[in-house]
Amino acid sequence: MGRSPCCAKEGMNKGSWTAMEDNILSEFIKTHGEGRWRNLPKRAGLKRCGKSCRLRWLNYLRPGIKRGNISPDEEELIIRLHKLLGNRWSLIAGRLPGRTDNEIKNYWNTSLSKRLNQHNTNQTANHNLKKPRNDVKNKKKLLPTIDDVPKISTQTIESNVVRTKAVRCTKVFINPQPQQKIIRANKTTNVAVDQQTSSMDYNVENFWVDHNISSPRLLDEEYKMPSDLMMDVPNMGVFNLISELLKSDFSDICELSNESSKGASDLSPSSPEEPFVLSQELLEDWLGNQ
DNA sequence: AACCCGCCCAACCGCGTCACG
DNA sequence: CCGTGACGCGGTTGGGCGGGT
Repeated sequence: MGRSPCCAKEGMNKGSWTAMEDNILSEFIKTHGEGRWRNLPKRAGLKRCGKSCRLRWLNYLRPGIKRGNISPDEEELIIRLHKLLGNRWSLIAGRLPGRTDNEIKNYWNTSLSKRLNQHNTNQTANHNLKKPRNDVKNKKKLLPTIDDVPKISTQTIESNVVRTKAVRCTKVFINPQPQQKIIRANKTTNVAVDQQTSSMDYNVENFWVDHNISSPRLLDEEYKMPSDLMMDVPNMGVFNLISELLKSDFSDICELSNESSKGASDLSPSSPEEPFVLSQELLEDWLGNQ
């Protein structure tokens, strides 16, 4: 049989959190920091399992959480990232500051998937209708509509989604030669913190320059050295590269020119209607040059 | 006013993976 | 190398709420 459930202990509270519990948890984490979730309830005096505490903190109490009102920009980004990554909610959430994987998952399941399904159904129903002329005048819209959403079908997802592997990395890189300050995100909280850069950071910057990609505004600890990752995980180079791209600002990627970066430009649809896909050529190129 | 129904989203659960002894 | 504990992720559940009848 599998692992015994961590919350099987009798006397544990379940269900919705009370304001009192929220307060206790917040204060405790403010004082002692995140982590050691298993022991946290005991130490904080909460009748909750550690898992529940962690979830409550990450999805609700953590500072900087944005709630509700998914903007059209965020929505479009979610759709594009989902098309690329599939149900990798944590990765998608990582590209949306202040949003949690749970919120994005819920939003997708309750809102977007339905709308997209409906849209696809309509597309099928209108299959034989003449498409309206692509009027240049009407190309620029203030807000994206459902017609701007890339068409998603099971087939395209199956064929193009890259299943990256989210990995934990607790190793701390020593900083031998402090150079300049950059803003870097805390791995778990996404809160930007000032840190001294190292020669590794310099290499990372070179990586972005070499690939003609604007460097990410926020770099997670676990991704600050792409080449290290590729060495650590043989045959995972392409997945890590995609992860790197996802760490960068999406708008930057979309601004890449065709001439300057053929590979990266394949990631960037020239229009909202164009599916966000990795071309076979690009994948083969990456796989062949890992 | 009472009931029903559907939706939303916080929370739960199981499992895969990693770190460490 | 192996076992175990802990963490993190993604799928699922169910309570609360609002709208309709």
